[in-house]
Amino acid sequence: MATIERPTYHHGDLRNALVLAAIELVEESGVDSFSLREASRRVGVSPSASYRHFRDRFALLRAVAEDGFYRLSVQMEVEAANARAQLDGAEAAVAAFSAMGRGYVRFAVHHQAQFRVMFGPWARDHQVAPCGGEGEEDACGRCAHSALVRILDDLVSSGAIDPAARTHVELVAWAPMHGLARLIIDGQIPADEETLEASLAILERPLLIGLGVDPALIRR
Amino acid sequence: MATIERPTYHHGDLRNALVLAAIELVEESGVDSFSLREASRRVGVSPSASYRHFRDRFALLRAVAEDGFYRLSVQMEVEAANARAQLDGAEAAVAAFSAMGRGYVRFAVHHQAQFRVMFGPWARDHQVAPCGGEGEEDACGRCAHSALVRILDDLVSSGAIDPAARTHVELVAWAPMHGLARLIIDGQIPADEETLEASLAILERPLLIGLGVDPALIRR
DNA sequence: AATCTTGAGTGAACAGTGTCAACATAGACC
DNA sequence: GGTCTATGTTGACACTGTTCACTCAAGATT
Repeated sequence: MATIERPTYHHGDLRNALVLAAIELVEESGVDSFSLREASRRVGVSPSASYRHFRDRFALLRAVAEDGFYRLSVQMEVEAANARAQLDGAEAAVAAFSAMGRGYVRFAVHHQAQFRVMFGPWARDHQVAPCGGEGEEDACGRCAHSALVRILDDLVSSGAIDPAARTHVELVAWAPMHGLARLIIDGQIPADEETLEASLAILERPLLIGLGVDPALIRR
Repeated sequence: MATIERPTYHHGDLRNALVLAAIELVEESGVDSFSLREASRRVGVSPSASYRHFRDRFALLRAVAEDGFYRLSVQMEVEAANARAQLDGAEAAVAAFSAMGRGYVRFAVHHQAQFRVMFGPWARDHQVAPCGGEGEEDACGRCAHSALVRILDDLVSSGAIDPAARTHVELVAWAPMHGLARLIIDGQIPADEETLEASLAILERPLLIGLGVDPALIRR
């Protein structure tokens, strides 16, 4: 007899169930108090069953991170596509770029715990960068980094920024947004929507100007 | 007889010893695997002795964080002062501003674990911001935030930036540097000195330009 | 000098954790 | 049918944070 009643002896989809439970748990009470036993319990399975699917608890967290990167890339692309609509050329590229940044931070704020897991001390592999798309490893799918690259290339090809700045722009775009995101989720900056949008607005313009974008191309 | 030989029954300076041991431990094997027992063991004292000085293990980590903020503010002020030397007016203010950013990131990279503790989910109190200086609470001494404020005010009063931008500049300065720091210590960007300095160089100029600083005032 | 008080450290105990080895089950395949 | 194998379960180990009742050393009071 199982510790917790379940129609069948085998769960059927334990791996996924564990990942979802882990996301829930982590979102409820933080990464630090996350326990593999609690996740197993929630799924209705013995602790050691999880070891059939994950080498150790970090492997489970890595799966949570991977899921997060996927969702992040989706959110960014959606926001970018919306912003680009009904605009074209350099103006569209700039709008998409800004929107992607906002999407990044919004994702972090709305999925604080998962975002923290994504950049935690586990993983250290196949994160944002190395996902080249050649179908290697766990295949993080449409990966966040490739989304970024696409939009940055657009920025250059549409003439919004000088091609010479292309090398720098990645860092100049990423660091501030990542910083804002972390400052918010770590409690240094209030996490309410109002402050969030205000902060994004403050950050956006100087960055674009600093990258050499013509002020006339910046909407609103 | 004590578990570990010690000349006197009473330690004499247990609180400080624990903080130092905690910093060491955290720097050696990460915040996550940090254990109060191990810290006590290293100091040569029974686990429960630590509870005379810290309510729980988070209180100890909070002390580690506080120590970190103090060291951070020192490092920033030193770098700023060096940069300011032999310059004056707006040029000096800009140089000090840049140097402070570099000091921030360098501190993070050179004290990765402690930096992580400083922005961890504990504390949530008397961190960078609320240290107004009215001698309240644990008195984080010359605090990092006040150092920032001083240098930013200088930026305005020396005429390097428009006073109207003063509201924004705090975030525009902090977020990118904090972001760069986290990206490095979280393994997204290589942590070697070379990449570090290159990244700082890339980030600096666009930020200053974006803030409206006259390019002529930017050294190097 | 003898006593009381009090801050500081001890040891054993509790529940909870990650992890592993040995065993059990049920569905797939011959 | 019978066997194989992936997927579960039990029970154990060493470790953790935390609490409790206790001992120890030294200063203050009488």
